[in-house]
Amino acid sequence: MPNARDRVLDAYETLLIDHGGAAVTLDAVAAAAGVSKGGLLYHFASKEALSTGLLDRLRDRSAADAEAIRTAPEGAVAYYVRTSAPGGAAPGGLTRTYLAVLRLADGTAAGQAVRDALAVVDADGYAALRDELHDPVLAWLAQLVGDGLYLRTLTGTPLPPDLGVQELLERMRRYAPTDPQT
Amino acid sequence: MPNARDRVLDAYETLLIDHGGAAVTLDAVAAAAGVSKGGLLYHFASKEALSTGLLDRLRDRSAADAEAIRTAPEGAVAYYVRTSAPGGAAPGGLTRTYLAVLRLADGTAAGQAVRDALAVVDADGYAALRDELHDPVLAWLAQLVGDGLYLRTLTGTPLPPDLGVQELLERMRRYAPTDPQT
DNA sequence: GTCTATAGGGTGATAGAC
DNA sequence: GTCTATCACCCTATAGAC
Repeated sequence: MPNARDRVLDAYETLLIDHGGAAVTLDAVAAAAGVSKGGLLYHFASKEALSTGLLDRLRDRSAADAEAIRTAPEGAVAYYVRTSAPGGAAPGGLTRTYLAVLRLADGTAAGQAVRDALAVVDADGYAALRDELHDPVLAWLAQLVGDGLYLRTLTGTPLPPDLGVQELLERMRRYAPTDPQT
Repeated sequence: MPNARDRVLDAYETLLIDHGGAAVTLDAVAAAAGVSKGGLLYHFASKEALSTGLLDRLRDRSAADAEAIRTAPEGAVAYYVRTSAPGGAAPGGLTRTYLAVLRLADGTAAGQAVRDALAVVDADGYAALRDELHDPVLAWLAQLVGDGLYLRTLTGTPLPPDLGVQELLERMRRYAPTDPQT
């Protein structure tokens, strides 16, 4: 069983994804994590500290995921697109934390820290894709396709029955043969 | 000056985008719309009625935007990608309403109506793009690139200084020459 | 049609026991 | 380290005046 702090962050993530930012109360997070409200506030002194803790986790996981993109046996693009698509989010992986943090983004001053953290994830992913593709525009296109699937994951829209990630990757490979080596 | 009902929906949209779903209270919406709380509740009997009203507006604007995609002089793909990118959201257009509605999406039963409405927008856009491109996978790729830019718009991440929508469209045209006419 | 006043319930955070 | 009890605040929605 993970320590209490990680259990709290896991519960916070799950509540953000399943019930939305508005429904996330300290009571609900504490109950889902299996601690009392007082116990929760021992680990995170305020609701803002809770979101700051999630942003720290996001940055850690983004760095780890950038490494995973670079070393994926299936190739960087295939890994990025697959993990962005609905159903591709692994527990403990970046995607799940990212989806949770997206629910915190707004135009307020507090939201600025959230948007900064999301920008770091964006830059990490782009850099990892460009390392394999050696082509800035192509790397950006690949990232945007993945991000488009991310938006679908966020809204819960399933993939069309006749079109899947495989068709997408095949076509992308056709347009851009692997690794044009500068 | 638009009627009170539309002013309320405009204010609701703006608050959702600028301050997030959590900060949207009936008081705040009423104040931003220039009516009293009682006046607001005359037009929308509850907070749920307010979100239902925004979903109706989303569906109306999605149908209008699908027509705009089909008749855009710059071409369907260029129009879709341009209006999805940060800064491309026109006041009174689909994109702004879409961004607002995204803030309402969650996994709850109430969120199901939101996700259904977003799925309709997705289907409308895809159909309009496919009408021009005559190629399901290519149409989907173009939509996903636009949706990736949408995600950037949502998170407030600006476009990279050295890469812009123009570069993106040029490359996409190179990969897929316009209108392969069945 | 639009407003004020108010009821009733839930929320973040603190104090202090164990 | 974790808990219970409690406070002050804010929110939605209703009732009813104008």
